Amino acid sequence: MKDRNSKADIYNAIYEIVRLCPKGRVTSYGAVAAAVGLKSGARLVGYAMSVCKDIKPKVPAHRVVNSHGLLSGKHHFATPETMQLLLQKEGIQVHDDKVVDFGRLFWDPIKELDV
DNA sequence: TACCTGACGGGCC
DNA sequence: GGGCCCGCCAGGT
Repeated sequence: MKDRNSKADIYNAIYEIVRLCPKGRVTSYGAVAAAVGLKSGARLVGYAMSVCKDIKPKVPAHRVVNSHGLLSGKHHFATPETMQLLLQKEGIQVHDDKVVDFGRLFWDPIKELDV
C-alpha cells in the first residue's frame, strides 16, 4: 500500500482499507490516511467518505471515526442517527456520539495489514 | 488560474 | 486537561 498511488488509486485504497475493517471494530481517518501513504491526509479520507455513497460496493464509513472516537461524520449519513445505529448494530457501544472503549475497539490498518 | 472549503491530526500555549 | 493554530490533499466555485 506504499506504492506511488495515483490520486484515484488512493481513493480505492481508502475504500479497500475501510472495507477490511472487521465488524465490531472502528478505525480513524488518520490511520487510514497513513495506511495509504498520506501521513496527514486525514481530511482526504474524510472527503473520500463523503463520496463513498457513490462507491461500490458500499463502504462501512460508519466504522471510521476521528482520533477522539467521535462520530464526526454522522451528519453526512442519511440521518445523524444512522452512523450510531449501525455501530450499535455491530455490537459497538456508542454514547453521546462517541465510541465507548475506543482505545480497545480501535483497529489499526497499518498494524493489521503490516504495511 | 486562484481562493476557499472540508466526515482531521498533531503540536503548542 | 482544554482550546487554538498550522499543515495536509483534493475538489468545487
